[in-house]
Amino acid sequence: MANIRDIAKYADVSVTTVSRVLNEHPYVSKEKRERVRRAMAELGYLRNQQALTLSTGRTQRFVVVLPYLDHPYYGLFVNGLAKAALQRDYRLVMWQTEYQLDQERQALDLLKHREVDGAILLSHTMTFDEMETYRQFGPIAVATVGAPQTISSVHVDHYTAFVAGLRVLAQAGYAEIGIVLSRQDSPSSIARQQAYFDEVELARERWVWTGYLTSEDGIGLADSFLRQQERPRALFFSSDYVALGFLGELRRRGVSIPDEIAILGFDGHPIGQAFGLSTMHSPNEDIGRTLFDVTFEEMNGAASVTNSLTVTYLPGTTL
Amino acid sequence: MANIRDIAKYADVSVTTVSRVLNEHPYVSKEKRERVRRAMAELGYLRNQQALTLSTGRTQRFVVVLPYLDHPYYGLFVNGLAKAALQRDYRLVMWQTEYQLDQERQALDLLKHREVDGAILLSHTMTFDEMETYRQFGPIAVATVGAPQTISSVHVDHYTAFVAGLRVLAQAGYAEIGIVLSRQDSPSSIARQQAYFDEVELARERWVWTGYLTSEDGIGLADSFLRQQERPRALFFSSDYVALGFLGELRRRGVSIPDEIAILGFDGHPIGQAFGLSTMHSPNEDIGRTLFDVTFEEMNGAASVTNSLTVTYLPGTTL
DNA sequence: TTGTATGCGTTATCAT
DNA sequence: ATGATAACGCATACAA
Repeated sequence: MANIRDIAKYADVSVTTVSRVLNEHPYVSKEKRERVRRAMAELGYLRNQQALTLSTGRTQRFVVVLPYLDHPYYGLFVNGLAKAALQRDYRLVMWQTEYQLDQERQALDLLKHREVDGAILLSHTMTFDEMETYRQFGPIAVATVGAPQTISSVHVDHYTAFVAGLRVLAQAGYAEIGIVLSRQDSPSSIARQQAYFDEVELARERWVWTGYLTSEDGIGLADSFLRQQERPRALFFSSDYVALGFLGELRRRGVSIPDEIAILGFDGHPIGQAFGLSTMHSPNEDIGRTLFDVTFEEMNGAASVTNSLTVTYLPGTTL
Repeated sequence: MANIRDIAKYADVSVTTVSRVLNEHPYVSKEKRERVRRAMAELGYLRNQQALTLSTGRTQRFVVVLPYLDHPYYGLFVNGLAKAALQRDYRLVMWQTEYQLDQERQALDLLKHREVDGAILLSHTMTFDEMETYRQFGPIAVATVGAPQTISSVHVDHYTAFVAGLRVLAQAGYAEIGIVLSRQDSPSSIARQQAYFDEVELARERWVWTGYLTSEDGIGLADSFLRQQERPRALFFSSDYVALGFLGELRRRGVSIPDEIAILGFDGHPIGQAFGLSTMHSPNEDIGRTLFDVTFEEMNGAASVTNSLTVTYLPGTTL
């Protein structure tokens, strides 16, 4: 485990010279550079990243916070993040919160303790006020709407996006519309409900389903939905996966789609295509990539930014 | 950004004493302990993890290597890993290889440069011989079969697992069986083909489809499959997602399942349920958890181990 | 062009 | 019970 000092001794130069060769600085004679190179090769030198990190104060790492690592909803975000990180020679420390506030805090504590250079939150339970108390320890970026000045944000505005989806449904001739959302009180769910009641004339409280996160939840919804007396003619889901679970279960029971019930998803996840799911496509991979870039640049002194992206309709056969 | 020396000065003790308080060592008088505690509170002390890491030589991090972060196949593995890591206060650095050998090498270079304590490979292109050259830098664990003594392995033996699936098909009365695999030359694909030709009497070269990774690939298969003259009566997929894409597309085209073609998946991914997919369930979350534990313990001096888990049939309506 | 000395923040060793 | 000091492995200001 040769270190920089061993190399210096072996090559009969100073550690500074070795460091210069290592970092490709100018002002090193060709001959010494060669000697150092040879010494490194012969002693099997490997630079110790931790020492570098302590010395420079940079970790080359960001922490990425999300509820579940295996939830398909976050897949494309993470993919975009990973691609951008690779380009900059950065590492991603993934942190799964399971929607626990204290897990979010632990993740941001990495920032405090200089274990990472920045934090990217794809979802959060914490208030922005609390989040701002961490801001002094490094750049923070979120994929949600409503962030304050100091915190960067790259997101789809779920109010606008939901309005867009509801209009697609209206233009397709559906007036009685229900919506299926994830967590009840999340900011995005609140925005979506707001859009629903603002936009849909026949909107009804009992046509709002909340607490649907997974495809299993979608399967479960089928039952209670079919039992309901007065049903909407179309359902707008906030997630393709929930929509797919619902769609699969309904088809299995022989319910005709969209004749008996129309379905619109949200995400544009590839698997939806196989089943002809009509959906609103959200540019999640772009968001991931941009989130990384924004955080990276903020670390280098740039100001925080807010970046709002839009969704587009991806036709299928379920409307 | 107060450090341990500032605290020492403020509390009028030595840095050693501060360090002792920090690490809850004995032999510190109650009074000094109190003074140090107060100093830390008043100066807002935060321990610098990088310095600790350089000093102790432990990073508290493992790198997790996999082809795609957003591929649902790896979701449950990663979930198990994350849960185990949380318990031990470890971080996971995720590394996406996109099946590039040089990306695998970069990931293992983290081990060389002391950026992580160990490496967990959910998939790999590299030979075990090359992998062993990294072993001296830290524990390595893989989720694949065939690892040498020095490298830990927690896996499903895909030969045995495939035989099990083929027998399920046989017992359900299917004799003409085809298989749909992922990458052509991966060790698991080779094992699966071996199982197929060993176990199925009517096995045929042209009933082996390779290169199918995603649900889109499954959709794409439908077309070429239906065009084929002589078709098998059942298809065994090495991935639920490919199976689902195929299933969805066939149903969309009005093909009756399992009457015209029976389908058996592999994984037991929750979304499969919604569409009644019959599948072989693989204990991937357990594997993830165990992979972490094994790596962790090996780091603490334990020997490398090999752990083979089995799959079980999860009935659906597609057989 | 090169080298000396110091700092980064912690833990570990060895006295006392 | 407490403290002075070395060690971890690098980068860098400053001097020459």
